[in-house]
Amino acid sequence: MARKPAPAEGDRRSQILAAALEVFAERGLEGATNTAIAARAQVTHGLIYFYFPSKEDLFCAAVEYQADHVFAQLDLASERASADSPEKTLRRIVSRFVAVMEEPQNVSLMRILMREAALREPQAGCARPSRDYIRVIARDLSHELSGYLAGQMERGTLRPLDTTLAAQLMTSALISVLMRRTSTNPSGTMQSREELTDAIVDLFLHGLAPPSPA
Amino acid sequence: MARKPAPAEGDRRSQILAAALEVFAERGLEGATNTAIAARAQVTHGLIYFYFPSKEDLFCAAVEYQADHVFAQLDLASERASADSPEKTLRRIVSRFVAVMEEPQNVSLMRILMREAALREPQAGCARPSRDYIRVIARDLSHELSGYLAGQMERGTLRPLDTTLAAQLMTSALISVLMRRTSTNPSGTMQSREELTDAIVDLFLHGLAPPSPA
Amino acid sequence: MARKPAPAEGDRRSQILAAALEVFAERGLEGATNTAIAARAQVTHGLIYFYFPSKEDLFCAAVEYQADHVFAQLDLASERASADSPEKTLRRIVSRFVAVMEEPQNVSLMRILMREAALREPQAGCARPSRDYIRVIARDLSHELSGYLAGQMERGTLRPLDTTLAAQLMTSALISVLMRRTSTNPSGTMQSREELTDAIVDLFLHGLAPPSPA
Amino acid sequence: MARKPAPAEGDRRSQILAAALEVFAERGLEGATNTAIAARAQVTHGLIYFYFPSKEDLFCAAVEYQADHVFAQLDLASERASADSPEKTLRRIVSRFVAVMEEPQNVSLMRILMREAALREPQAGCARPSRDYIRVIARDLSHELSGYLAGQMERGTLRPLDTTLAAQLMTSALISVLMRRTSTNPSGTMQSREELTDAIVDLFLHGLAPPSPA
DNA sequence: TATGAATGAGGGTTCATTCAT
DNA sequence: TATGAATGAACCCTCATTCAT
Repeated sequence: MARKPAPAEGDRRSQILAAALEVFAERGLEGATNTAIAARAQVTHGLIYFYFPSKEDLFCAAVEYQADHVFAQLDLASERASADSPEKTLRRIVSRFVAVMEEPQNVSLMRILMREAALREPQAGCARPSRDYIRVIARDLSHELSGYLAGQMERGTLRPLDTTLAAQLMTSALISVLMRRTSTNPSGTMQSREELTDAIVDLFLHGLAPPSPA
Repeated sequence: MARKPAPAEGDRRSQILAAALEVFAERGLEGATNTAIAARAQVTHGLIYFYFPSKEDLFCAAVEYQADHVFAQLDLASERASADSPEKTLRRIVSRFVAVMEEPQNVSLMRILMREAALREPQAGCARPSRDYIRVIARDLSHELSGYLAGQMERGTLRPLDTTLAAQLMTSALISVLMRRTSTNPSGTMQSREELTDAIVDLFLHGLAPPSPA
Repeated sequence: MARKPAPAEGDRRSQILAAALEVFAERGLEGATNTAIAARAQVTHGLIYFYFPSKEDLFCAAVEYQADHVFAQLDLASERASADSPEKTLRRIVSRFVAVMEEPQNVSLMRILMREAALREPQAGCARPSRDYIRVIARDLSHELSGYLAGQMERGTLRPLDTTLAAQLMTSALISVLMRRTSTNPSGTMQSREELTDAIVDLFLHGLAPPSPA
Repeated sequence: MARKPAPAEGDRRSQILAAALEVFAERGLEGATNTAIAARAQVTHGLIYFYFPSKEDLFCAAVEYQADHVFAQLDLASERASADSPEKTLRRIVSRFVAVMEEPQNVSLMRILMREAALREPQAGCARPSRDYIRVIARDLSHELSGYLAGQMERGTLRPLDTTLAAQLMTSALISVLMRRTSTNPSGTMQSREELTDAIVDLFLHGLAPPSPA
């Protein structure tokens, strides 16, 4: 019957993935309907099942797809062996993170990850396949950071401390704050990326206390 | 068809509230079904509507109920005017927070708050009444903390910095880490409350960097 | 609907019956809830089952109760043997009917009867016990009238015609018009009982056509 | 789970409309269940919501659809300016009405209209959208008739009288009698259309009384 | 008598999923 | 590839009914 021959805006699969990411971020896995996603992608809902076996698969695919982008953009692995001072490296990491979170699609991804991470661990028997997958992704971020911190600590450029804990604290703090960056400042008075990066790095590096007068 | 009048295990309303908090934390507002909540509360699903006008009202009631507990236990307001050193006060706050997060119901509450906080800001017209309510609660935590930090900064006991940012970072970091405390360490090797408090306060106060050599 | 502030504890059964008649007239058998009826009767809904075995029994009881009143007020039987002229007798009957329909409870009854009469005959197997009962009552009115007409026809004081048909036409016309009497005239300009009676009797007796110029 | 695409017996939407009209006539808006309607239409209940947004919309759609048919068949408007004698015109109108009411679907429509007309006027705030709509349709019939009567009266071909009242009486009388025509005569002894029309027109035109002796 | 907590069948509605076209 | 009609399980919710008190 009627078929649109020219998918002018990139292939349909990608359109669906992008739309899914948005809608899942707005309404959650259960709250998002296939029809809403299809509408956002300017596609009929039946087509989703041509490209994805199920809604949950679409969810995972959308998350995975965007997560790959984010990881590539952050490129945390390359910083592990950085010879720069922790301050410089940390600045670079945080700055990149801030930049990443200025792209709406990445914010959508983070919203999804946060929401999934906040679910209680499933009791045996009521687990959803997608959930665990998501958790893994969410944790990868802090694992990478933890690895870097551990490396620096060994070299003595950082104080000795629980790197896992520190990485977790930093990761979730970063995500939470950046997730809300665009939405909370109604007028265009958003902090510049530089300022924000400086403030965060400063806090992470030196904490709240005034320099000890030693 | 009106069997158990009051099974002595606390009134039914409370049973339902407690069950709802659990199930909502496990599956989210949309994912949780009334039947699941009722089953957890050992009650028939019809009874929910005797005590609450709708699922969303139950959701709000459960959150509010537990939020009151948490705020009372944290008692952040009383610390605002504390004359103790920031280190002492912060230790007290964090320690209390850790204690609070050892009660499963409070963890459930935090999971719910985190999930709601991760939703995209509602577009005009498609807002759910419960959502905004939840957001308010979630933000109160960091507002309280922000107030305390500002007070200390004025007295010069803390370095000058963006207190709102700091409070947000600390709050979300605390919640995220503590939320996962029981679940990630499967064996009984959970850090003691003291140790964890110490580590967190140390990080918040002094950051990652080694003390600057004056 | 303001009942007398009289003995709020006039027997409960009657209170319930009166309330039921009102609510059934407003919302129909299915639309009316026991709770709404109980509220109108200022009674708890559980009490209904002390006086009536089921909702449907209450429905029947309410209809029967009020139908008895109406039949007594109309007293059609006594007119069957009336020696007065048809005009006089018919005037009396219609006038009484108009008077009857000025009492809200009787209007409620008529609404209920009309609604039930308008239902399609039940297919075998899906009959509701109450329905048939109601039909019988509804038909009694026109049966009585039909009897009177037949009597007059025999005496030659009325033209020979299908009395059953005439009685049906008159009854339903009367009910329909009177049922809407109070509600359709928004301002207080309701026709007086006399005028209305005259107009109706005139139409029933002489029809639309101008007097034949014989 | 997408079996029958189009079983050739008219499109599904029409099947549902027809079934809805029947079931609504049999049980009323509240009494009719979607499942019953779907079963009658030989369709699964979910499909109703593909074609209609809600049960109430289906109700309205079914009534409107059939009402259009009836109004077209009656074609009262064209009689308003008829130059024929009132007797002839009235005969035509009544005859057409009798014919209309020989089609079961039209009887169903009338049952529905009657039921709705018998509801108490809605209190402010608790009105159902469908109700008012139905009332309008129900009243249109007598409005049309009233218009015709007024026209004739001006020409002097009818006696001067309250045309609104007369139209109401005639309309409801006609509907009530015809509504019960098929059901009350179980055996095949139903009056012929001619006879019935004659009897009704005669009654409407000349009333019960014998011709006045000049 | 009277209350109201409790039950459970069943209602309207949504929506993931399928499949003929 | 693409559509959208069709299905059916499961959802939220209502409410007649029961019964301990």
